[in-house]
Amino acid sequence: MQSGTGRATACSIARALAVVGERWTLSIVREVFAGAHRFDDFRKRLGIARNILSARLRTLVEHGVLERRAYQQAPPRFEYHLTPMGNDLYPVLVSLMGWGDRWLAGEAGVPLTLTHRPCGHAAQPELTCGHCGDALRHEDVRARLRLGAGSPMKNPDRARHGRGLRSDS
Amino acid sequence: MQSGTGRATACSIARALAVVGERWTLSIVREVFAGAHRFDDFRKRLGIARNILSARLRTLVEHGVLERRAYQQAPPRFEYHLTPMGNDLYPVLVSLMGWGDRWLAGEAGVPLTLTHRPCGHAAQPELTCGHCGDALRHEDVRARLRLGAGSPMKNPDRARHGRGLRSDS
DNA sequence: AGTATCGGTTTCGAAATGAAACTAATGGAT
DNA sequence: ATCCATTAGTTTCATTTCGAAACCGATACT
Repeated sequence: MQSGTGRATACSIARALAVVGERWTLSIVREVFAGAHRFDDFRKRLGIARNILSARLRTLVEHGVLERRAYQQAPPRFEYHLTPMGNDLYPVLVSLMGWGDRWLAGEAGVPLTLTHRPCGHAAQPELTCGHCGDALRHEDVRARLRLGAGSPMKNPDRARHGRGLRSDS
Repeated sequence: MQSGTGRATACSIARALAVVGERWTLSIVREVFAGAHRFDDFRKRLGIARNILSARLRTLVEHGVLERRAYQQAPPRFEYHLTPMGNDLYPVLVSLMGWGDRWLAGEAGVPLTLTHRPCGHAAQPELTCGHCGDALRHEDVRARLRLGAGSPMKNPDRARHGRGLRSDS
């Protein structure tokens, strides 16, 4: 079973999407964060078809995002848990949730509120620069290709000047 | 053309994925951030089929993520630009890129380096609590359903205790 | 007149998805 | 002992989506 296009890409976003970009994948991971661990948990919460769920769980395990763990022997039954790799998807999910909150919230408002326990306040999740701590905005960021990074590009157009996610030569 | 399952969901992540969760959608948005604006830009950079690209651009415009803007009259030609809603996807893309960098980088290493111009340093993008500024980690966050938020749930199982993305009652 | 560019649409075979039925191992109730 | 329920799938088959290639329409270039 292959994910995405199967092509090697120089872009980490494309590579990430090859692993978690399929129809149900991020929703499944979301449910694991939310406490779902068993086949039927996912099925009931998401309304996903059994065969598709089965396939997605398998690829998530293959890719190392989830771990399949037996919780009883007779009959053999399994739970799915986040690996460190899977746990590290938290910022992606939170960012996505924030975006959905800001732009797609229904009349009833934001369904989920996050409380940051160490400081005790409602967390407005924010993407910041790890160095100065300020918010990381597209306009303030210059992206450049690492020299000799990735596979040789098919489209030389790709290496151009700019900012944000655009790659400077 | 419908996106996702079409079901109303209480989860902002699911709603976000209904808009940007299809196979090519985030890759297209990524390319807009990277400086691609025209049909053939996307096609050449992504290697996506014309009909699919056409459909994705249409739904992105319909959902308000991209704006279709004529750049000449004869013959009529169009460019696609980020709306504020689209621009606000930046943290999602950066988070995804970070994850891809950390877990899927090839031998050649991380292809793209981000420089935060205000502080002049390489940005390690980080998700933080907007209140205290500390890193926002799953273990430190308690999620709770807003009272009366969202549509009535089909699965009462969904309202349970826990932390992270799990919804406390 | 012929070719190239740009932004698509149409057509059609291939692949992915989804609903439903079925399997397999076990426990509990009658 | 038989029947039903639970859990975690697999199999089958119809529907939907995707993708490659051909085509279209307006314009410019040679």
